[in-house]
Amino acid sequence: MPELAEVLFYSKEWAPAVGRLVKRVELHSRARVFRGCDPTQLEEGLLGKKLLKCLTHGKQMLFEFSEAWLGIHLGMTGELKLASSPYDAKKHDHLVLHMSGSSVLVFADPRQFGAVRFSVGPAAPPWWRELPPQPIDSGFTLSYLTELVQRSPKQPLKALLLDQSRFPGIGNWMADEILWQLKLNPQTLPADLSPKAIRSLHAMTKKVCEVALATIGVDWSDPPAKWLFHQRWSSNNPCPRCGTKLAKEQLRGRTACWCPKCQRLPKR
DNA sequence: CATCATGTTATAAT
DNA sequence: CATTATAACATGAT
Repeated sequence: MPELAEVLFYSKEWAPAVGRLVKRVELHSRARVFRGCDPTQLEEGLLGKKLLKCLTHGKQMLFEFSEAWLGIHLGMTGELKLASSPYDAKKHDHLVLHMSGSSVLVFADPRQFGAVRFSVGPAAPPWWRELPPQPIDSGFTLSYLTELVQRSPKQPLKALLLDQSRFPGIGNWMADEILWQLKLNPQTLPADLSPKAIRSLHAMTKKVCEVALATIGVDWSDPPAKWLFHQRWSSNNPCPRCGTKLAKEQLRGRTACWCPKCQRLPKR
């Protein structure tokens, strides 16, 4: 599920426990989600610590504890839940933090493409500090985007949008949404984008992020009714704009969904 | 039983 | 070296 806005929504699930102390750490140490850290160190390092902040950046989440940092990536099927004690861990609950008061913080992920990271110290870990600017950040300027686009002139635009080092937080549905809104074919080559088209890409990337954050990110409510979002997973899927049956095809190993009539390759 | 899934990464091939 | 394709990961839904 999780792209930019879904990640924000899930991160806020744990927010009610800000100010609480970790009383007990429950984890399945052999779960694949712990491949990026030492579960024992995590358990010992979190015990007794106070949750200070819930942060997100793109698809990454970082939970700041007193002198300790818990990073979580939700992968394809991860989610965070807030429960209250007593709580019995479910089958796919890999990390359960029993906090003071009665709040229980749960990280569940059936497919385990998600990952947990942990570090101790006064400063946020390097991987977090080095994340590239998100489309909604001030650093994501038109000139920054122009350079990004020009650096990969021959990579299909859809693939570019999915690159987390350039568009952190954009996932499969958001990339398809941006391209559909712009009436651009997923195979569009960045080299064929005019300066005007790059300006549109800049504005639309920001807009799709902003609207998604204001709907899904706030309360999981639906994005606007005419968005491609509502059609891309349905079986009978007409283009919301022209009614043409949407096309679906693998591009770089992911399903691209687009309208073959509205979304054209720009003339060069 | 077969296919597909809102993600990332290692490895192979070009 | 840069780019692209493929497989792998583990599980549930259709």
